[in-house]
Amino acid sequence: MTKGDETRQAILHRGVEAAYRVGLTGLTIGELASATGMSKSGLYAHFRSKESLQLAVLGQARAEFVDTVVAPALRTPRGEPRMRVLFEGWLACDLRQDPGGCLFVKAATELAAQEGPVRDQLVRDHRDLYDAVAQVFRTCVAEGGFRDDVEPEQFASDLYGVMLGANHAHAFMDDPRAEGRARRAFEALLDAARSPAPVPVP
Amino acid sequence: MTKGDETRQAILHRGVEAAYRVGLTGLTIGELASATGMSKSGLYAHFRSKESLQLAVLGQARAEFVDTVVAPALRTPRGEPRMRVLFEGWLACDLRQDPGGCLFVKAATELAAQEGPVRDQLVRDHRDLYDAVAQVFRTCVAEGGFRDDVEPEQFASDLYGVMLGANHAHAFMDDPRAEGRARRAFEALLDAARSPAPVPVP
DNA sequence: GCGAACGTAGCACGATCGTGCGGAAACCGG
DNA sequence: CCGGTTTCCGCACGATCGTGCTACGTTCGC
Repeated sequence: MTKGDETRQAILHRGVEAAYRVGLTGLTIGELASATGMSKSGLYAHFRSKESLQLAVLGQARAEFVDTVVAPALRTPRGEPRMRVLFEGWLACDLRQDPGGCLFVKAATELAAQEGPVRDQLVRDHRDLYDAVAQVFRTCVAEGGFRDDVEPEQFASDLYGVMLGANHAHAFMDDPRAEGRARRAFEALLDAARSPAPVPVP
Repeated sequence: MTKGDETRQAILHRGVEAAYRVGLTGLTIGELASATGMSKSGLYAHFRSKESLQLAVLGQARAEFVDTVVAPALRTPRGEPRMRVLFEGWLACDLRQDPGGCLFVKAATELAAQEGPVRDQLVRDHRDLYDAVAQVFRTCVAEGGFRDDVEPEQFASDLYGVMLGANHAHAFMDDPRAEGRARRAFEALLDAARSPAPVPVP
């Protein structure tokens, strides 16, 4: 790995760190430069525009999320265990960030009314995660114990809402009960999607 | 109403409109000035700082939200009808904004990592809405038909998640199914909180 | 009708943003 | 060890931001 790639990696590391605090739009070349001990133009030479820097930082953050959340889930047996690992990893990733909350959520609200390549990429990323949740839910149904008349996309959407709520309560409202609430909501979602227990005979 | 108050009102009207697009932080004096046909300094004289402008815009947005969402709910009979009116009004308010999504959500993510009076006020506003939902839920329990062993705060938190999810899916993902998903999630929340039906005797 | 209070515009300021251009310094294959 | 390439810095630019000051026009109570 050449020297350039090395510093580029260091920049991205700090960049993700900063983006979790100030968002993708809030990233500034100058602040990132001083955070890495470089000059503004020296850093800028690595990416030839701010947009390209944002895309690179977003890519790095996505890679880290996949490594620490999605991949461990895919290494867990299909069905409910995998769903639980996915949820716990996701929740931990959201709640760990302090302060600032999830980078992807922040970027999504920032870029909601502003089109461009960064927004397009971010939409793809969100859709990927959305699809992944739905897919894991399908393995739950396939492995048994879950109703097959529940739309996987509806479940994914509901889980997304739980995570957004947890992120909001934790990062913004500073509510320590956010974690417990999210976990209870998740259990309720699972319960509602489970096959009804055989009616106990009195 | 003096002339000053009149233009101040006009500024706030445009200000809320702009804030729904670009957020509270994204508001700029210059853009708001040209949007109202005033000079920068002329507008600036009404509020003596940007922070004060943000607080005023936030207050105006809150007043509008209370008028169009909360007040109609409080005029509806206690219990489930009131909860439904609250939900429908809230959802309509979220989905109507196009593009940009809910101003309060956007402001919350923007200000999550940045303390100050604006953030403090916004936290109070969110907590008020949160409490209002929990209170309406208590009327549901009191009017009968709902379980009394469900934490009202948990219900409020869950509903908040549903709305955040709907806002995200609509404003950012541009998903037309957001409305239906939100409505189904809401019904599921209600069903889970309802008193169990008397066991049918086979 | 007049004078004070009010409302607004013109202009300028320092700061900070993204971006670009040489040139010096560091690196590295041969 | 050397020459070309890569990497980085100093410096500067135009734009835009929030914020003030001054002065001119308008409004309105007395």
